[in-house]
Amino acid sequence: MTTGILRQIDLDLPRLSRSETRIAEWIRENPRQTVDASIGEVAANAGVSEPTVIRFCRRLGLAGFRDLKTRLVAALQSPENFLHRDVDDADGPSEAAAKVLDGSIRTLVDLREQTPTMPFRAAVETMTTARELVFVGLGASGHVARDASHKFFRLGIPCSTAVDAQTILQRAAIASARDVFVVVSHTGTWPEIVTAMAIAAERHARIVALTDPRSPLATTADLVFACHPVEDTNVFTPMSSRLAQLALLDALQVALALGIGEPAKQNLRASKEALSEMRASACGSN
Amino acid sequence: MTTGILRQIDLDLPRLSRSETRIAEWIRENPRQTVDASIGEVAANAGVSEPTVIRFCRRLGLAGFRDLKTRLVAALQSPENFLHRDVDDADGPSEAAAKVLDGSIRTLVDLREQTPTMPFRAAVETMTTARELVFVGLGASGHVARDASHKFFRLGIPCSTAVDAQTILQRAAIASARDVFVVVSHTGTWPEIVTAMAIAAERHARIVALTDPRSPLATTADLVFACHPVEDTNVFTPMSSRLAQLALLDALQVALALGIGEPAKQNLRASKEALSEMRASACGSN
DNA sequence: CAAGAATTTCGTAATTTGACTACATTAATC
DNA sequence: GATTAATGTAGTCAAATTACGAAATTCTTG
Repeated sequence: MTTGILRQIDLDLPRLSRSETRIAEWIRENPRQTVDASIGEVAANAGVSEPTVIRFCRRLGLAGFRDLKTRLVAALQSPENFLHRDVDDADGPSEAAAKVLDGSIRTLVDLREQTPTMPFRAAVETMTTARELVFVGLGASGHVARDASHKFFRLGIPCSTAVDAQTILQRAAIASARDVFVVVSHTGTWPEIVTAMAIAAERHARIVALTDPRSPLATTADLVFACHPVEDTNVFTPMSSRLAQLALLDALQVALALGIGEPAKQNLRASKEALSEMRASACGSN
Repeated sequence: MTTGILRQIDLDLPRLSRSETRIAEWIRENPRQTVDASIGEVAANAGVSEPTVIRFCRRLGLAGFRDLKTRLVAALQSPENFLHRDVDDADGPSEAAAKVLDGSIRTLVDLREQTPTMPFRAAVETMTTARELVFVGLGASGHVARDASHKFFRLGIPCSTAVDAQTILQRAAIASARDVFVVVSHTGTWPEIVTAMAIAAERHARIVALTDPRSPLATTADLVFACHPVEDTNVFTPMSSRLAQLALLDALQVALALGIGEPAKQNLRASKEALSEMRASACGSN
């Protein structure tokens, strides 16, 4: 199981040209050596020229060779630091719990690394002008969608949720161009959601998706927050993608609040005060 | 609290000269910025000259500035080094999002440190013999309760949710001694929940609470997973306690699965397979 | 199927950035 | 007032990056 840039190299391997593939393979086999090497050394070892190495970096979406080295250091750090040991039958309750939390933390750290490449600015711009935000999700993702709706409405924006196939389809059918659909989907392959979003897209609604970037849903969406599904080898591994989606929506909500500015701030403050007043009187009556 | 080069900087701080201390402090406060900066930028920000920055690196026993950056990247991979910084109006959407994620990671790391003191073993013992698990929560915690129910039922245990005052009270009124109530409550002060759980306790139902240990609810509960509420000084700070509760319930579910053993394993496998078969056929029909 | 146009792929050579060194100067300490 | 440590200035050198052009590949079109 690899993470970070090494995983990305594997994923992008098919798109690379012949020379670039040679570079990818050499780096893949000698990542530690690469960290200490100069462009010249990497180029020589892969049997290509120096600019080709840079082009390779750019094709991966990186700024340059320096950026590659930085990310390699990061990627090589994780396994050591955090030997993601799977839970097994020999674990007691506490050890198992600790391992699960380690995994959850790992998920969020990986996510954090990807934030710079995510379209937060665009999403905020789209959402500030929205007539309504519609949060969509099926099954476990439905809970995330509900939670998100509950979070975003406090900014003073009209929000609704659609967490079953019928509602999703119907809502898509009456979508306006100023509606924004925020779709949470682990794999992005459920046909109900994909077809519903295609309909919404035809009606020029905006679609923001938290899903696998290679999925059909991602193709339909205007903005994609990439959540690569991790292959769960272990039965006990929980769906930590839920946690990532939740955290991501937390982040988006805050970004949106900043984008809206003062009115959102006031609404947030008001809703918090409402809760704490309620609580104060509740305590008194105890 | 910190690890790697950041910790080393802290330790070596007394040995440093005046200019070097300025460098150390700036790097300590802006580690991520340092990673992307050149010597010149660091020197300017710390108000010193470039060679002084290099001498600073050497004094830490490093080869040079490059080495420092490498080690910073490595250190920043470690979750302990994610510090919570408040979001402010000057932040762009991406920076704000990154800060929120940093805070979420911090929350989970703190939570992980507390796991040894939490009653996982007792909770698992109670739950394995349960007739039904009832997940209880109001408002935002209701979403967590729903999610948890959706998670635990896959183990083959009867699960239900109660996320409004009426349902909670009614369920408590008919509780049996073999029911286990899993109560999610941020503050543990809502009177509806506190009184309902008092009733359930009278009927000898077991109560597991994820809440503030000093709250009235915690007093009533048999087992408490302490979730200290963090005072939110900042309007933009999201309720990261939700995330902690969710992660905690993930951990508890896995611990329970281990406690139950083979039958739970089979149920988990079966429910996973059901999903992936559905997905496979869904893909085909696209 | 071949010729040629167009695009992509790749390398050579020049440019620039930025880390690092040598040395001078200032401040601190004895 | 001498000695040592601390810091800065100016220069050097290596290494990343860019500009440009050649080669190879793919795509047309007769």
